[in-house]
Amino acid sequence: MAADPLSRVFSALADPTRRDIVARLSVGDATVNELAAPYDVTVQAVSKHLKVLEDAGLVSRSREAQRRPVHLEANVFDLMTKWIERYRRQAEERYRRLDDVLAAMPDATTPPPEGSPS
Amino acid sequence: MAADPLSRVFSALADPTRRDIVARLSVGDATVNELAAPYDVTVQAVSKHLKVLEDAGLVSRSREAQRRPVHLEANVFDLMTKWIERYRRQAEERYRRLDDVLAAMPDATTPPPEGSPS
DNA sequence: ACTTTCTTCAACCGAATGGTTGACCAATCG
DNA sequence: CGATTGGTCAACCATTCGGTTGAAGAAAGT
Repeated sequence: MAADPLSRVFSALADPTRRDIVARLSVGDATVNELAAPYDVTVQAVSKHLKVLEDAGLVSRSREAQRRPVHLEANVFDLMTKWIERYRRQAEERYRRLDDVLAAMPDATTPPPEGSPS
Repeated sequence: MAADPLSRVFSALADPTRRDIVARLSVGDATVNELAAPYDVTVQAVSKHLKVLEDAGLVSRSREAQRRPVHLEANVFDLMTKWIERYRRQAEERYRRLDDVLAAMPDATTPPPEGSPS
């Protein structure tokens, strides 16, 4: 399993079945059997998927009689959005600066790509 | 390789080295050798990482003499943020409704967690 | 033309992943 | 108690993944 939390979250959501499970849990809690019903895989496979989601902190399981209702832990999403936003913003900022440079360029419609030889 | 774009993007970012590469590219374009320098893995390994990022649409390679400058394609992030936001919002909305229900509960300051024995 | 530099392709290896089947635990119902 | 229901654990299998080494491509430099 991945060591860092961010890798675990990204990795957990890299599987379409797991994303689907998250989508369904966003509507409301559900048991393993309920979650497994729509798919043509065994309940054990879904249980494994849930373990991956749980290890990523995306999901928690409580106990209620012999059922184990699964609950979506949506706050972990912030970990990702923060990371994404950071670099997206940085890339956009860089893009903006590049535009400024291009706009400030007096002539040279085709700007020299490397160290410009004076 | 994963079929759907969303899986590819999540999967690509599930690796810390690849996230690091994205972070460095957000500052500016770089060649494979430059990107490989900080790590103690071979250049080929980094080239593979870049292929994964490219297949996910996160990165593009152009040609410039014998160098292949790598460029960050930040707009693909939107794919993820849209997915995340959708379900986070839904989960929060559900949470809010639950709060309303609890608030509307007339008595029972400590709501019985299970079947309430009258 | 030969060499050097930057990069990728191909084959291989060990570890992790997603799936299976079969046995097992835990709690409720008869 | 015994049987049933809901869920997990364990072992196994095929595939994928991240890494290696070695060879090959492609563009410049000499």
